[in-house]
Amino acid sequence: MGIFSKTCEYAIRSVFFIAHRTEKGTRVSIKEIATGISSPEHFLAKILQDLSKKGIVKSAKGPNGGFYMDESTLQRPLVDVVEAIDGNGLFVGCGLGLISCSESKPCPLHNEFKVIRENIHHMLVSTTIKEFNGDLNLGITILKK
Amino acid sequence: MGIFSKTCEYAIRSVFFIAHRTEKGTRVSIKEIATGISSPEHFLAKILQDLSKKGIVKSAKGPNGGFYMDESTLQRPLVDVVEAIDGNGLFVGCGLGLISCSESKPCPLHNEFKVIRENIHHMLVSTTIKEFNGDLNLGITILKK
DNA sequence: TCAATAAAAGATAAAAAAGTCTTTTATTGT
DNA sequence: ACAATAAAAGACTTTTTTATCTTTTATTGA
Repeated sequence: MGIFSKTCEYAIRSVFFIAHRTEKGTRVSIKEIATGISSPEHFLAKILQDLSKKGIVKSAKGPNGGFYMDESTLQRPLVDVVEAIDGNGLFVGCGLGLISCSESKPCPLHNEFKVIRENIHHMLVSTTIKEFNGDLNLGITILKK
Repeated sequence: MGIFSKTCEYAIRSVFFIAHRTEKGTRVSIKEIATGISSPEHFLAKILQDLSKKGIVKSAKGPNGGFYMDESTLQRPLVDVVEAIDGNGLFVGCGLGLISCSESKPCPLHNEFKVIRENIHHMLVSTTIKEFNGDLNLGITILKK
């Protein structure tokens, strides 16, 4: 596996997709998103339900409904998406899975992991969801396959 | 989850444990290792079989048997253990799971991930298995719970 | 009010990861 | 040769993750 769970990968990609479309002023259906990010439609539906409950995305039922975001969520850091799905296990806790690992009783890789965790965390905290819209618009970056 | 799979966490901890004991000149049984690193014994047995087949650790059956390492494996980088269990998904491939993500067709987080992946890779490549023995001997670092 | 639309919710199913238990094989010292 | 030891191998079970399919609820516009 990569750094995130598959579920989280879909979540991030869908959030980028929704953000991108929101800036263009349109709502998007699950079907459109699933196609746009190459994800299984029904599985994505579950993920979006979850993100919606947690306030990361907004949704509206019925005709002209779909998913969208408001300006304040567009400005939220990426870490909010990751934490909503994968939790904080990537930044918190021992890299070797030891419960009692701490500064005073560290695992052998404690200091090495600290650096890496901080890197990941910093990256996710210092990037906003919306800041990737520009390159998506220009077709410089992709979300599919 | 953390950065590694649970299997990989056990693998790294067991390798540290075996390395530590090897330097003291003794072989260790699965039972001892499992106790020493707080892992399920039979599950660990499977992992060690795997590591043994891949040449990360050595093993001997029968009385006075057990697991141990030779000097050349003690000097191998940590990345060998990680790759043997979790593969190279952590350093190679797209952080958002996109197959066609590349320098020319990057995912939105391509550059951000590149830095992180390089950090992780560098950390694992530049550390040897044996270099953690000192602190383990001194009781400064732990492998249990 | 009604038909169409789209998300929410629920119920399974399949695959992968994690964990357990039993049997077999190799080695050793007596 | 044999009993004891310890890893190797094999067969399962459980849990978690990933994925699919169906039904329900809310909303809209005609």
